[in-house]
Formats: sequence, structure tokens, C-alpha cells
Amino acid sequence: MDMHDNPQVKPPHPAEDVLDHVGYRLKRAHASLRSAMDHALREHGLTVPQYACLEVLAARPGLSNAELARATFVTRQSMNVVLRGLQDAKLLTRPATVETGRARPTSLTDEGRRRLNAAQGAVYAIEARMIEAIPDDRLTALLEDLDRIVRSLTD
Amino acid sequence: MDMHDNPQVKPPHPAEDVLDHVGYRLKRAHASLRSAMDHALREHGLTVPQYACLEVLAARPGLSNAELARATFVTRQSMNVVLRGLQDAKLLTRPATVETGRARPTSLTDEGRRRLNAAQGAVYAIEARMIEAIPDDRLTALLEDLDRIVRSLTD
DNA sequence: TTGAGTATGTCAAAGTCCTGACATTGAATG
DNA sequence: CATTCAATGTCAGGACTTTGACATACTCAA
Repeated sequence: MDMHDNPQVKPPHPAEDVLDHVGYRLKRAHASLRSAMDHALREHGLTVPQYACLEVLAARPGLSNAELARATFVTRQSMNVVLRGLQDAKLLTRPATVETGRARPTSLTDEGRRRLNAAQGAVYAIEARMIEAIPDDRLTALLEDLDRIVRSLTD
Repeated sequence: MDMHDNPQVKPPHPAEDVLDHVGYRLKRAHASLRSAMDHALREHGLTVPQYACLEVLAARPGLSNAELARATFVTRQSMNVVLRGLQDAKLLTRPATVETGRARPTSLTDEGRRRLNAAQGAVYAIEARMIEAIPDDRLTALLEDLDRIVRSLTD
């Protein structure tokens, strides 16, 4: 994999070929992950947003709709739909009313924990495949660089 | 940013904290990029899928609906909707009929090229911000690792 | 030639997600 | 206390995307 340009010189503007764009590579990697998770979770009767919601909720119980939305990178409106679906499926519960404020804390039901645990096996297998594919001494750098991208775009 | 585990030892299963998952970091980075592009392209009257379609089409003229769909990681049906929108906006043209086969080659109009060029400025600025945030000697490794992820999940 | 297999375009229906908007609630400020 | 502000939950509408299905068109092998 030889580069035409001097690797020391940062290109003044992105590579001409779309395939060399950071954005394109990032999008493609995310699409692969999304597709793999879609297929893996389908056998567990969960969508990716639903799984993400359950996963976050297991780690941080009692989060409200708005907090879950931020944690999973969707809008409050989208998360509201997800929560209603999971609530109808008896995988989580929300108090109808709350003593103070409007935010209603969300809790996993026993059934929700069971479904999540079952699905986590499939998802962790995907995570393991990704980790396995990356040289050990690069993994930390990769995670750091992904975070750098986030910071560079959100500031 | 200290690690609790020995960095030499590959964890037998993914980190306990969701925030440390490769999938989570990847998803977050993609969400940041998507959001930044959404805002940047809105001022140019284009959606991200529309821009992606125009960008690919400029680099590889004559692609069909199915080929554009694969290049932008959406289904043929989704791309079909995008193409009709761009066609209605006079940004590209497709022959009503074709001599052989069913695939209709798509071509940018002059107006399509103008709109794309205008939008590329905003998008390339985002690309530049990402590149700038990543240490020069890591950029190549980052792109490689993203590709490794793709391969590990598509095989 | 015939057939199976593959690829393409398209339609229909449903799900998902977003923008925009509004009312409610609590905190902060004067 | 009154007002302003930010945050939350929710509704409505539209845009986007997907799954599933079907017909058309080419390719290849029997």
C-alpha cells in the first residue's frame, strides 16, 4: 500500500479520490457495523436503537427519555418511539407520574434484562471480531483518534 | 486517559463500560460527522444522501441506480428515491429508455455540477477539520484500521 | 434452445428518524 | 414574587430507509 504523496506532508485539501476521504472510510465502517448488528439482533427480536437503549439503561438505570436520546445519538422524539415500543413489549417500565419534574426515570424489567443478556452475546461477538482485526498496539490509538474526530466536529 | 487493564493483554471480551466499546466510539464519531454534514449541506439545499450521490456520480459518471446504492451504502429503493428527487431538481438526468439491459446510466447536469462544487467546499472543510485533529503519523493507520473493521465484519 | 441463476428497476407497506412546534416544569435572576 | 431561561415530554408532519415482493433483462451452462 504505497502512497503517492510524501507521508510527512499533510495534504492541503482532502484526497481527490472519494475512497480516500476520512469521512467515506468512517461511513463505510459504520455501515458495516450497522449491518452486522442488524442481522445479529434480528434473531433476538431487537432493532439496533432498541438494543442501544437497553444497553445504556442496564449500565445507567433510571435515565430519562432525553438522557437516553443523548446517550444513543438520536433525538428525544425518536427515543420516545423506541421507549414506547420497548414498554409495549414489557422490556422496561416508566412511572406514569413523577413526584417532581417532568423527566420519568426508565427501568429494565426482568424480561428486559433477559433479552438484553441474550442479545449481548451476539453483539459482543461482533465487537470481538473488530478488536481481533485490529493490531493490539493500535487499538488505543484508534479509539483516541475516533474521539479526536468527535471533538474536532463538535467544538 | 489511563487504562485499568494491561495494554498488552487483549481483553477476552469487550470492555465492561459501554463507552469503551469500539462500536460505541465508531457510532459516536459517525454521528458527529453526520450531524456536521447535515448542517453544512442544509445551507446548500442538499441532504447527505443527495450529496453522496452527486459526489460519487461526479467521480464515476454513468453509474446506475443499483451501483450508486452500493457505493453509498443504501438500498436500491432508497437510492431510487434520492435519484428521483435530484432528477426533479434538474441536478441529474437519466435516459427514459436504454438500448440494452435495464440499468439506466445517470449523468450530472451543469446545474448539478455547480451545486456539487458549491457544497464540496463546505464538506471538504469538515474533512479538513478531521484530518487536522489527527496526528499526521496516525492518519494512514486510522484509515487502515477502519478498513480492517469492514473486512472483519463483511467476510 | 432452454433453463437456472443473477442483476436491475420498481411498487407497496411499514418502520425509523427528523424538523418544527407547543405546553409543562424547575432553576436562576431580578 | 415575577420573569426569564433552559430542559423535558409530546404531538404533527414530512423525509428517509428498510423489508418484501414482483417483473424484466442479461449470462451461463446443459
